[in-house]
Amino acid sequence: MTAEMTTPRERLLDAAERIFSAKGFSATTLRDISSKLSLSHASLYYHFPGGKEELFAAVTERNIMHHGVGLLHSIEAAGTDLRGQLRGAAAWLLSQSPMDLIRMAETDMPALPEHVAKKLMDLVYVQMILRLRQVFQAGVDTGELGPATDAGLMAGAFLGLIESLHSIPEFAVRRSRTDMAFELVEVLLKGLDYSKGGLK
Amino acid sequence: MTAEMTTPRERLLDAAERIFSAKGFSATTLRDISSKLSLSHASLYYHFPGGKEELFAAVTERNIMHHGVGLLHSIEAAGTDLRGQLRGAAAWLLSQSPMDLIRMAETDMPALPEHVAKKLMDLVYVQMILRLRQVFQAGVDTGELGPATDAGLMAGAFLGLIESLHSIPEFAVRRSRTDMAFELVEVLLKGLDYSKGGLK
DNA sequence: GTCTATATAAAGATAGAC
DNA sequence: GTCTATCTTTATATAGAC
Repeated sequence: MTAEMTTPRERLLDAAERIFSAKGFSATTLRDISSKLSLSHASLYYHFPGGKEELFAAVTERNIMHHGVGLLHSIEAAGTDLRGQLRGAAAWLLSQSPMDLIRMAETDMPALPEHVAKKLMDLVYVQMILRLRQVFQAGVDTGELGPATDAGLMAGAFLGLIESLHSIPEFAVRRSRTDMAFELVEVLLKGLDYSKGGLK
Repeated sequence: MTAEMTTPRERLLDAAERIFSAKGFSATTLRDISSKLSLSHASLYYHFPGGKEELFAAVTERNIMHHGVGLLHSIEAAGTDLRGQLRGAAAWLLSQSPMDLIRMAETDMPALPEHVAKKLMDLVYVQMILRLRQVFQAGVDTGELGPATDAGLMAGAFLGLIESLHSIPEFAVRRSRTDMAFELVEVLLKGLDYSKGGLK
């Protein structure tokens, strides 16, 4: 059996993902992508007859799935320990290139046909938000977290926190991002309040 | 004395800000903006001879200053109470249209000349990051927050949290965003850990 | 599968009339 | 100040050769 490392399609998706991630949908041109592969831009239409939109949708769907699967594995690898699960999830997200979910939702999606945008945002919800929500909800169920905890809110907040770490400019990074993420996990769990009760 | 409410330049900036905020720099066209004012796109060059770049830079600078000044006022209005300051800052940021700082930094800025991008990002740092950092640092200095608190990290994290609230789709908003922001302020201060010490 | 060539559309920008 | 007209560039997309 021939065991190929990567298909041409995947190499194309890899290159496209890097550029779409960096510049977003509308600022990226097909020539940006094809030139990285030493191809003419017209050749991209052989692989993705639907052009830029189809390519972006394929890239984004694969990226979301990749993040979701990795999130699931990193959470499962931590067993049932809440802190470990959150640390694992944070470390995984930071090990990947930034998704910029806000730009994706607010800026890129409106440029796509509505049913495509809906499908992709639903995928983000299932693969990322729901999985993190389950982590927080499990914490509530076991009594580790307060019963009033809004697990859905915390899932979104967690993603927002990690994304903000991703966007810290390289020159301003004194500690590793993972280090900072772990500190933020501690803040979420224990709070900043040093005296634990000093604030009413 | 003639006391005009708004200058033509400001009306132009208002319209441009709405569209740039929604679609980002590269997806916005001058015709998008001029049509909202029932102008021809060529007329914009009378007010901003530098074209799209100059207009975007002016819009963004004004927007950052507006956010910074409002942030300062909302913090000062809360007196010396840390919780009140954070709540005030959060409520102010949520009362304004989203800035999408990550997209601004990662996607819009690279499309501008470097010195313009640097000036704008420096302005974000001074007007927004530093002001929030001072709030957290004051909490450390008074002993309200733990001495190991990284005030700079928390400033960025706070902005990330509020921005993530801004991007919750309207149909998914059950409680008000301000309500959720106040809950996140409580989490930052006190943590999610219900038993306060149950997690090692 | 990839190329060259080309069609088509859209956007930034300028010139000059009013 | 705003217009119409036009220039130039750039991008998506298609056609057809190899």
